[in-house]
Amino acid sequence: MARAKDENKVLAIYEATLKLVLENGFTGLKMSKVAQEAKLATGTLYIYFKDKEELISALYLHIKKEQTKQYFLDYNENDSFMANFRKLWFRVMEVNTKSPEYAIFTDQYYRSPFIKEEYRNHAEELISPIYHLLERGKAEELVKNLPLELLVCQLIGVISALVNLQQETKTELSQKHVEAMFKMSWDAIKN
Amino acid sequence: MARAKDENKVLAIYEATLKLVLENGFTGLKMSKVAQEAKLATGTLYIYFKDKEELISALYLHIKKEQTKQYFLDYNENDSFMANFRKLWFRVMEVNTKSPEYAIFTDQYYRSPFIKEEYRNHAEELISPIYHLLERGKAEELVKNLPLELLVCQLIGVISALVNLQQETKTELSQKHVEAMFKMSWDAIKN
DNA sequence: TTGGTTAATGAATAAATATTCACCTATCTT
DNA sequence: AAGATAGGTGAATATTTATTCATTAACCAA
Repeated sequence: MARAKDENKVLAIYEATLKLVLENGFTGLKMSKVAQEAKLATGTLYIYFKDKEELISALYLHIKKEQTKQYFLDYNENDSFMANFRKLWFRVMEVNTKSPEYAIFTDQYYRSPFIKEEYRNHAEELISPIYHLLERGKAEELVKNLPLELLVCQLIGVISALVNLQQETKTELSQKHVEAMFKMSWDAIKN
Repeated sequence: MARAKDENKVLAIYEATLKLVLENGFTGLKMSKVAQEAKLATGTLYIYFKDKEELISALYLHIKKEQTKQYFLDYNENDSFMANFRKLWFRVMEVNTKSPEYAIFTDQYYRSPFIKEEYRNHAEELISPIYHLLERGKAEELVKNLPLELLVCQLIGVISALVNLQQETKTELSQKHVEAMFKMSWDAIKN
């Protein structure tokens, strides 16, 4: 071996890609712009990734891992249902508003020509603790007795709408309003 | 004048574009494919639209109009709050599940390099009756006293999540489940 | 019916952009 | 310290895809 690859470059590429997707979506994503944004030569991208498709798929996995890690950072299944529900709701909200690129990127990935079939259901596995928690809420009769997918739609949908709102208005929700949104979500699914 | 333009061709082009966006997103949208899908020569597209950007923007407007028309088809402001809320919720749900391409297209349009600034807030105007209705609900103290945008997020977010779910699972929600989703939405925003 | 005008076609061209590669440089090994 | 190996560069090339245009066909008006 003569010269090691630089893990920081990979991260810089990821960061640049995300930033650009945030600005112009997948459609506007150009390899040359990614390189420029990451302060690298275009050719360097191809040392780290075979081609555009591979960069995008690798980034998708990277994001999903990162997101999941953050969701469950100090999550403890043994806490009460309500404590866990609160913690997770606020954590998911926080992660998504701090890094809206994550949600924007993955949304577009699912509808791009780049998606690999095997990643389609991948997302659900990652958030399986959320499914478990809701299942438990149902068992404890705290949560409405409805299919998990429907409960998840109710919870996730709102969060992505909030992310869009914050993006558009370029303002952050006050703590009071975040709390109010939490209350609405809870009112929606509670038994 | 010698030969009239064919309004049906415009509609065929719109339909083809939507179908392709549903399948592969904006990223995978090629003019040649649009022509093929619409059973036209590529050049014909350019008789009806100056370029790709104009096609996309025209389609955006077309969709928004169509969507709005359907939302408010037999809407009567004078009915009771609850009657109107129910009617609108089910109507929006119905329109979006019957034509998921609409939501998918507009979502992507907002994040594309094609978006025209003047269209950014356009969507809100179109659904202003929904804002009015929620305002009225607040005034009648039926709905939580929160900023309209937050109430709208709560309602819209869920619907787009449901559309995605139906897309992924390729199944339709039973009437019972749609009713349950309605109940959750109402529980969320009710005072 | 004919001449004029515009729609329709799709192969040819232009433009945009992904990818390569010959050359350069940093770093590791011995 | 020198050679070897792999990373880094960015202009050149290949590829993809939007757009044009010469030609044909349909329609309208007189």
